[in-house]
Amino acid sequence: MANHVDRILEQWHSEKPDLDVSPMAVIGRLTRAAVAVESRLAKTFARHALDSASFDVLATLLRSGAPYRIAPVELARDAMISTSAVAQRLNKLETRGLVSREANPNDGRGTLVALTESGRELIEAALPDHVETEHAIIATLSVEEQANLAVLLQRIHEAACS
Amino acid sequence: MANHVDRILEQWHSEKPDLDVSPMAVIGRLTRAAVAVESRLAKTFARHALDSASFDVLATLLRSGAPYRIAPVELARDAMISTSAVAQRLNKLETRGLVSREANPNDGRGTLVALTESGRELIEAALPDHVETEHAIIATLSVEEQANLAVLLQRIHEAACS
DNA sequence: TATTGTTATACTCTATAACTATA
DNA sequence: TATAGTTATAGAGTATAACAATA
Repeated sequence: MANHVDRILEQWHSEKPDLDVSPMAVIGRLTRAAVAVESRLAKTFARHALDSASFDVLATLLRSGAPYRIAPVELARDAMISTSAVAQRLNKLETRGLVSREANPNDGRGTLVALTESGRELIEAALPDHVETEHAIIATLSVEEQANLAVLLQRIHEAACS
Repeated sequence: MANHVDRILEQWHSEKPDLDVSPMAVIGRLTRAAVAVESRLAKTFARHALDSASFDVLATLLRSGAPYRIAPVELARDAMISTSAVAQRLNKLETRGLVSREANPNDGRGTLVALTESGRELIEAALPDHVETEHAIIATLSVEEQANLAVLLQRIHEAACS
């Protein structure tokens, strides 16, 4: 089965033979692979009544270690979104009792987002399931191929940001 | 400069030493690379008063070749979105005079989306600029590395869909 | 009956602006 | 003055459902 990206390249070759569209072979596959992976991961999140954004907040709190408390501004930097977007994500999680907000003892302006017992249980249950899904996706690659892919993606990332 | 993904892996290692989080090294970088690339491409699209979705529709029409006419249902399959989402994208493009809708002579139920003169000019101008941006991003990789990366991404894509 | 296409509607996610409070 | 955080608001994008028309 010829894949989608190949068909697109063939179309460009007949329509614009002088245009070097070879970058699309990589970037087209990068985009599609990322979409497919996100979609697959979303299914695992949904099994735990989570979406990608909520999982991200809870996982960030969990991996920060005890006492599982982070300032919203940290979460915003981490996820590269506005502090307003963070506040709205937190509202949803707080309504569900998965996180709570406390005053920051070191900064009167600040807040600390805390993982509740219920939030802790949920993310502890979802995490191994998530890792297993990721494992299933990359298991088709050997360890060397995985390392190679990570390096190439890192370089693409840096090139895109420069 | 240690990168973000490495920091996340280190945190997991201290917090959950028994969990094999090695898949995150690949999938984390895949997601972040895709986001960075999309963001970079968006800047080029914006210079031509386009967004990714609009560019996609116009480019699909252009590479289909003369007479530059496609049924909406084809566009939906291509972009993997609902026909309703296509209709709404087309409304925007039609308002701007970049595409027009005609009756499909072969199917009374159907419509053909046609690239207008104005739409043709716009996409012909944006395309080389877009390809140049993609070229700038992947130029850090040798031809062999590009081919290798494409193969690895293809396999990740297939694994994620299975 | 199934397919094509559109609109109305609602939902989600986000950023901007305005505001409060503290550093 | 700058920073932290929240809410109100508006905008973009999407899918679902309802509908009309043709196969």
